[in-house]
Amino acid sequence: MLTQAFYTNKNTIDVAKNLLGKILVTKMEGLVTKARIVETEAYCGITDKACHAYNNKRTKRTEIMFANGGVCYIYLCYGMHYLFNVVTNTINNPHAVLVRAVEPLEGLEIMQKRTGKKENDFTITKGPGNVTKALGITNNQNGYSLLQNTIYIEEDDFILSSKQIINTPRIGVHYAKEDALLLYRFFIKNNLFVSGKKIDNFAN
DNA sequence: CGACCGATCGTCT
DNA sequence: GACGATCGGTCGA
Repeated sequence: MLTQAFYTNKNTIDVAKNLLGKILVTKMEGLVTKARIVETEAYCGITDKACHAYNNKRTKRTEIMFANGGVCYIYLCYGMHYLFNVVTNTINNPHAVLVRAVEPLEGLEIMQKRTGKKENDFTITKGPGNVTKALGITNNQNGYSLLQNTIYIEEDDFILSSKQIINTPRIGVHYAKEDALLLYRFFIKNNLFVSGKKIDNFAN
């Protein structure tokens, strides 16, 4: 299991890159699922126009982002999808990393059942909405510590070289104006579970 | 393959 | 009352 120090790293870009290749584990109602993180996005605090905490915006929803790193921030997007974020940085520095895609490692049948997919193709955990659906994550787990055993992140001997990490602008943040251009999206090159249109994945 | 569109609801103004 | 850090289906080239 990754330790607190991993999450309180003040360089959120590094955390977003370091999360690639790590294993996201959920234990929901006795069901264990594990999946390798293959795509992330960094949301960097009160100066980042794409971040929900931009301009020091503290609301009931964003409050958890102001916590010390190592908890989850989960919210409902477009009224139908839960999106899972790792809160990073230290207290009152509301940074987070969105997990946009994972690759199933364990509990594939459980994921298939949860998502209602008829075939086990790469769409099962492609895209942030599908990630939470497959892993059984809802906003019931909002604020959960990643140092407990319901949701946590671990690592194995998977090695990722910096050459295999691609960066592009973030997806779906057009409203963030110039900050929409920041290269804060990271993914593993050539991984089939990575989300977005193909053209998005050749931007860099 | 790309463009478009509807579904759906908590949160904030 | 408006708006999303989305997804999957459909339509047309």
